[in-house]
Amino acid sequence: MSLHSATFIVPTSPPEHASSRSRRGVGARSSPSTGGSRARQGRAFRAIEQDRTRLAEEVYRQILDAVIQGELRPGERIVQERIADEIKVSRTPIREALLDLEREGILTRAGAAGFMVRTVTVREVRDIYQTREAIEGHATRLVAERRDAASLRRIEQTIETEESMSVGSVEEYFHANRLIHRGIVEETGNEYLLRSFDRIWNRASSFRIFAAIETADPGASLGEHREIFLAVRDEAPLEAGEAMVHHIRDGLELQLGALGEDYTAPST
Amino acid sequence: MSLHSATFIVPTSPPEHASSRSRRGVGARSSPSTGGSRARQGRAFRAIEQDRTRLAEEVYRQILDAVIQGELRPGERIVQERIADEIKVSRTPIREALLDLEREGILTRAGAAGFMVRTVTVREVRDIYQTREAIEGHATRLVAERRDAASLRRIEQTIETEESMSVGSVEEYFHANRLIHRGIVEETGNEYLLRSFDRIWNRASSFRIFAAIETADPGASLGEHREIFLAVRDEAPLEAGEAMVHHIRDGLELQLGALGEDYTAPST
DNA sequence: TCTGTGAATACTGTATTCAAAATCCAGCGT
DNA sequence: ACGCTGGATTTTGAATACAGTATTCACAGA
Repeated sequence: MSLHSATFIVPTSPPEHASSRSRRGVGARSSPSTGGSRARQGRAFRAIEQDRTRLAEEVYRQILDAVIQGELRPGERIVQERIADEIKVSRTPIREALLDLEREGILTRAGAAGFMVRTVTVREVRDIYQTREAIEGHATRLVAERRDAASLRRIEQTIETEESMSVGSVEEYFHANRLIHRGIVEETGNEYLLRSFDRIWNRASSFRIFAAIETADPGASLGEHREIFLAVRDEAPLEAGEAMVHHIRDGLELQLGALGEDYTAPST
Repeated sequence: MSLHSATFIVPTSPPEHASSRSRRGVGARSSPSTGGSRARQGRAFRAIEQDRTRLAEEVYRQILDAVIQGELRPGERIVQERIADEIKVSRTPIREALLDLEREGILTRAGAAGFMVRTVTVREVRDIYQTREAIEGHATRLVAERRDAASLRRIEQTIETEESMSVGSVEEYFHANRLIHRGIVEETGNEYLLRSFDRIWNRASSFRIFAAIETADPGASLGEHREIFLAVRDEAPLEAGEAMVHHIRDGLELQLGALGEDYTAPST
């Protein structure tokens, strides 16, 4: 197990569940019993919003990063006390984070042998891509249904920016890819879709299924993003959704090809 | 707060996340270091699969039930120690369950005031329905793409059984409705889609947005299920998906109409 | 009578301790 | 020499203890 605390500082690349809370308060809030609606001071001071960093949340991100970075490999045992020693906190927040990761499907509980990083089967890869089809396909359709000028502008902007930046490593390419896809889902203004998106992508990342694709030409699907954008702008909503679905199916083909036979059943 | 332990015994009606684990092992398993593949005894005894009932899991279900049943009302404060006293366990598993429920979006953390049941805005209702469109619409399409004879039979069977049973209360109707919709998602054989389905429905149930619909005629959408089934069997996959999407959109209309003005912003 | 201040209180988050279960290893028997 | 049995060890799950912070209530002053 290689958890040099150094590598643990890196923040998780794209955002996930926690960030969505501070992003856009979802409206509710509703301070419980304090009738805090009294306008205290004009608007000079905003609430501090300290974010109350829970230790477990930090641990969660560190472990997730370690998995995504491949420092914790699939099948590897994870012992609470071991990590607690390294990070110098008690087992309580560690345990909390591990349970969260299990619920998120990243880890699996192996009885008294502790937790371990889950392995993934080809079938699951297919399932993940199908779920992406559902979420991102429908999101695309919804955006196309609204066809809001500002939304379109932002999406186009993201595509241009990210694609021009993705000339570097494969990792950079996938990061850019994620941002492009996420941008579309964001434009639905639907928190639930966005969280589903983040969940499935985090999972995919943690399985490192992208790592296998190195061989294939990353630039292949570059043009397709632009096509999707045009469909959203000009075609019927259903067509736009279909463009996204097919784009994702292309990705799955690429993926399965790259995984090849050596991934057929990694753990059986 | 009304947590008579009596009401706490009732098991959560339809299954959720935990059950899916035992449902179908997802393949992996991969006993870590024990080369446990040795066939110990022919097949006379199956593993006990004790399920290792974690206390927190039980608490999770009890609280979720209490929320769904409306015994814990939105905005109500939930204090760890209070519940710990009632159920006679320490705060540790309680806390764990509450955090899970927060992650699931059912509860919200209110700083030092404890946790509370989240309230929901109309906008969120719309978001939930849109997510259902994505998941269930695509699931329907996938099933139609495969068009497996056995699948079709099971789906038809479920529709008939449940619709004939849903003559009773509104609650029964919604339960039957859930089972019908879930049945379709199950037929995709995709764990991820199924979990997304359960997550969103649990959430919807916990918000009790269905409770508002009492006035409307529940039987209205009965026929539509059959239509969807026929579309899956006979039409193009895309059409089938569309049938489901429109069915859900009808439901949203019904819902919004039922919620009416009294729900515009329940917590502001 | 109402507003503002301060102390008691209540609640959470984290650490520590305790108990049970499963694993792992060594020794015994065949 | 090899497989099985039994116990020590590891590791988790739950309970308890502790510390910090926000809330709530009471009281003083206007």
